[in-house]
Amino acid sequence: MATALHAPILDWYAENARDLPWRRPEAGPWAILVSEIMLQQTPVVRVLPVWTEWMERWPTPAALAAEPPGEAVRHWGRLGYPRRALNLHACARAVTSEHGGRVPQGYEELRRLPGVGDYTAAAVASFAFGRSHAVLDTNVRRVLARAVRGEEYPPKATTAAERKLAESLLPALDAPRWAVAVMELGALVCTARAPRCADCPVAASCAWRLAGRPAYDGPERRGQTYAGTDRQCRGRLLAVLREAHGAVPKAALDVVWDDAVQRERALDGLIADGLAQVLPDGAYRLPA
DNA sequence: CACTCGTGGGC
DNA sequence: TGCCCAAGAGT
Repeated sequence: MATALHAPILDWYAENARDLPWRRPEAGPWAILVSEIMLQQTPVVRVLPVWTEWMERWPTPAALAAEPPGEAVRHWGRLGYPRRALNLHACARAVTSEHGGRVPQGYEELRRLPGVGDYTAAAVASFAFGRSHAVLDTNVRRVLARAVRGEEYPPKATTAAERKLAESLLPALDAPRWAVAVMELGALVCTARAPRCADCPVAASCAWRLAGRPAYDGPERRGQTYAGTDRQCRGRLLAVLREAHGAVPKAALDVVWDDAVQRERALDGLIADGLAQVLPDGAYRLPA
């Protein structure tokens, strides 16, 4: 469907798109899948160097699948949410063993890969294979909330109404370009904190701007605390394992977190998640 | 569904 | 300076 939004946003994208390596024609499905998982909850500028290193080191799913999972975790560096590294490694092995070494093209098959949810399956099907899907990431949801619904922020969880709206906006031609254009607008102009409406190609028809940019009026948007949490503790512990090539004695982990109860809980969590292993001598390492 | 899961930078 | 957010997924 063509609306007052399509042409302005597509034209704006043609002029303002960032030159990101996973958007170039030579980027294949594997490169795109890796980028999408790295980009989950993670800014582009931090993904760029890690993605580049991964693509040089593991240009194909088979190359990564041949490694132990710990190598994926090690080269994840400080991207955050390191279970994504395990997910990508598991994707590589699934693609290699079940899909002949090629990333599957269909949404349903993609969706079954570890770490591939609704967004990532739609994004890969769209960007790597040219399929038409509603690609609902945080940027798209925010742009539609403002431009169409007239609200500053979308609901906390994606609703059926949002999905229906996004699907109703799918163009007959080149849905992938539409998807990436809306995402880019949300990332560069229609940002969460300080939207740059003066630079927005759809400012004239934006329901939220026309309503005077009313402040968010929904349920509390709870911020994430971090200092002192298990997440911070897990991060510290895993950093030690990443930086040590090989096994580390438990004492090397004990020194990075004072609270022993929390430290043990976090360590157990890392092991349960497959991010760490205990050796018979009591030393720890990344999963082999 | 609410909660967990890292990390760093911008405002 | 702290708070908020960033191409979400799994449970």
